[in-house]
Amino acid sequence: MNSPADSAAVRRGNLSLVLRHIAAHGPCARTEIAAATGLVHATVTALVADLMTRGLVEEVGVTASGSRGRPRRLLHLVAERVRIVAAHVTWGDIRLVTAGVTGELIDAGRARHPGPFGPPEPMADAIATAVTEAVSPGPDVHLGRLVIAMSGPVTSGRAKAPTEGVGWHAPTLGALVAERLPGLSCPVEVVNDADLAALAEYHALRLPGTEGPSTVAYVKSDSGVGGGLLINGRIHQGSHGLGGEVAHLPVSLDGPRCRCGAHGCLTAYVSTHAVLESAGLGRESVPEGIDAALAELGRRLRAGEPRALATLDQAGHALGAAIQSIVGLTDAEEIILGGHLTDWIPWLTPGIDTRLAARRRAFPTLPIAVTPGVLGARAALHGAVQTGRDRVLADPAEVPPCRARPSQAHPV
Amino acid sequence: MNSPADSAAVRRGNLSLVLRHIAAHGPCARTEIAAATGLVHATVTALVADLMTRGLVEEVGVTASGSRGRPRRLLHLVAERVRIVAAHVTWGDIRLVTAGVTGELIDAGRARHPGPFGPPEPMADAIATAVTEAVSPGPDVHLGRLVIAMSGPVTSGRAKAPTEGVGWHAPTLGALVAERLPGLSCPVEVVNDADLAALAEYHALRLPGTEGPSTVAYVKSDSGVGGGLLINGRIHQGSHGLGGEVAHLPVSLDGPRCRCGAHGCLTAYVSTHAVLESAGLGRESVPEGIDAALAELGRRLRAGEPRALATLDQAGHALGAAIQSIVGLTDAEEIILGGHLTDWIPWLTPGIDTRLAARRRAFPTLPIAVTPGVLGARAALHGAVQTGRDRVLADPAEVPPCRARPSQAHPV
DNA sequence: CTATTTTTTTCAAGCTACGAAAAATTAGAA
DNA sequence: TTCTAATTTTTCGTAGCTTGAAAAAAATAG
Repeated sequence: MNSPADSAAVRRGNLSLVLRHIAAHGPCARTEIAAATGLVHATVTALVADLMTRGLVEEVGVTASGSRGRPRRLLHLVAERVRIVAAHVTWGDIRLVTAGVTGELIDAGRARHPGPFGPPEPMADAIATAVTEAVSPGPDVHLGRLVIAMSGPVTSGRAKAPTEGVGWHAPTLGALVAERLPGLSCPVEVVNDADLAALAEYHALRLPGTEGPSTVAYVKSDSGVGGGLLINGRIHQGSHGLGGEVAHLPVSLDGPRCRCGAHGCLTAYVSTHAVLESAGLGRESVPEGIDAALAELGRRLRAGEPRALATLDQAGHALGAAIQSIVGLTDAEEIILGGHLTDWIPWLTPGIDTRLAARRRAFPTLPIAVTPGVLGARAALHGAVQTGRDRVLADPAEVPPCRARPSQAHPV
Repeated sequence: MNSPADSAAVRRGNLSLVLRHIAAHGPCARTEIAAATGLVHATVTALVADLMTRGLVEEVGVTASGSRGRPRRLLHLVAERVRIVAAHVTWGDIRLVTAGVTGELIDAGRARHPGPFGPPEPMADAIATAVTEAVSPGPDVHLGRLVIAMSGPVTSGRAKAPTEGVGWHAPTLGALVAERLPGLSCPVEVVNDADLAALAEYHALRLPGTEGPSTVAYVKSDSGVGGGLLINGRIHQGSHGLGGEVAHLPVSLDGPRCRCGAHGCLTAYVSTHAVLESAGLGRESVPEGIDAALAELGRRLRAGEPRALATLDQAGHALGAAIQSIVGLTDAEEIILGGHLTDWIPWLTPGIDTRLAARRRAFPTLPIAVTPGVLGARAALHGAVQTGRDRVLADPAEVPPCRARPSQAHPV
């Protein structure tokens, strides 16, 4: 609240309010919008007319209402008008998705990049090229947002902070990519992929439009151990963009020494590498690769092989301690597990529950839900699309009016 | 952004913007306000006139500007117009402070209460009586806010959550107190005292009006171990108001068993009781009481007594592990230590630094400041006054116009 | 004493949301 | 079929807000 407000700000806010209601509550009539938002009928009419000139909203027919009176004219969000592009930059390549503003998938693709090390310009080139090829905006298609999800290994686990010599600042990369998209001037945003995954899983686990718990944490282990912290449904970035980073959460004062130099980090217990190694499925034992080793681990767990069971029991205890820290500090109500943790849940649960038992006894009325994620490896891209969508819905006034006349209401 | 906006909302926001600028940047002229806020001269004139009819702002003279041109008419916040009342409910009694909206102290007092257990009504009676006696609002004095800081032991460490049979919901208590203040209808707010202390220390450690780091944590140990988490300068409440609660943060998987049932909680290492016990200064050894034991501990530390030193070294390591959790999870940039921890800092620092060494090596450009608090036991009351002040400054339109004509500008 | 400079105020214009009344459009009743 | 009631949507006049330009106020410099 540090910038002055004027009537234009009021308009922006109310346009967004109406558009978000239409997006969340399916096709609906102007009366319903007025009732739900608290705006007056006349204002809703004006705002809807504005959204229609921008091509964001269309009439799709009328209700066959049983009662008498003028029928309701139903409005819905036009998917094709605004396009969201999401790019997930991982170790090896770039995965692209384009979607409509409703979130529905339009296209998916994959491209190579020059590797996560070295100067940022080649990476920006690669991303911009991939985006330009993927997007062919039609006459009345507006490119609303490009959201880039950065995978872990770029700068020592996080793309967001300029921490080590290797890698680049996310804002810099965003600006470089934006420069390289000549025709399509569209805002570019770079966000950590674990944070985006957290956001996506959080929304995937509840009905759209429903309010979830105010504080939620996400913990995943795949190519690395990472996580995200959501406060009031928003990503908590922290002072340097390292918020929600759980990899080096201390689990035991005298645990094994971690690569980072500390003792007893969570990574040392639940990283894919550590788990496979401890279960006797390290690179030497299973030279076929990680996927083969993971499959073998699954077989052994189901077969009840003692060493595999012991490994996951210990991992469960460590994860439980980390969750205890998270819950104690942030009062999170739900912990979502992602990556390989999803597959291991049956064997992790006993250890987790043991560590949480004390708090559950102390606060019997406050549940702590430990939930498996449902989106798998696609979570980060989902989250990126969702973020782009939220940005467009938050300020519809950014979308210019359509050239072509907006489609007329369907006569009935 | 889920409620409609209209011109009245614009007015409220801009009134607050101007008032907060005047409050933060001393006596200042309309031109400066216009330049700083981005509002236009004409608007600032109108808004200042509005604030003057409400008695919140006065002209205090003109600048003796060296240059030519019409002199600036300086505006300042009127302290006496709005009164803030803060009440700190501790184990034994109620401490009251009344202050002006500038934060300057007007009065302080103390009262008894019926004890933290049992039904909430007697406590509400006691608070309301104390407030009524303390506040004698003059003809043009507006009671802006009553902020009640609840001390730890009320419901198993936190007043904010309905967790155990003993104690009451903070919202309930707030409503009960509000009912019992007949003449003075004023909003009542109940907040955890550790959170308020965190807020107060955070602001005390930097110049007023200055932006601090976005994420800050506060850890204290006096009558209990507690803390608060500030995100973007605001208290993080969490899902159930337990956010920032550090007492049962796990420090070691196989540490001593805590009262809560878990092993290796922070409390077991740094609570006043645990420290005194471990140093051989428990209730049996020093029957004169806690204060005497603490004084003796200080003497032994300065004298280099080995057992005292070992105790605080271990406490430092435990605190370091907790800080490692806090920093890793929230990316806090500053950790403020309060309560007795402030006195023990010289002996805690080695352990803390040992635990933080790994992260400091991993992120050499990201500082982690561990700072002693400066407000001592008064921190919670300070924070309560600050909160009340913030609320009033956030919505000056709540303050009614003055009956009496506002004082005229001082002629020069 | 006049010109200049700087601050503050005044006033018309442009948006915005609101409230009441009118128009549109259907179902049911005569 | 025709009229009436009910419900949704639109139109229109009003009030409040900020803005921008012009006017007024109040000092200094020459």
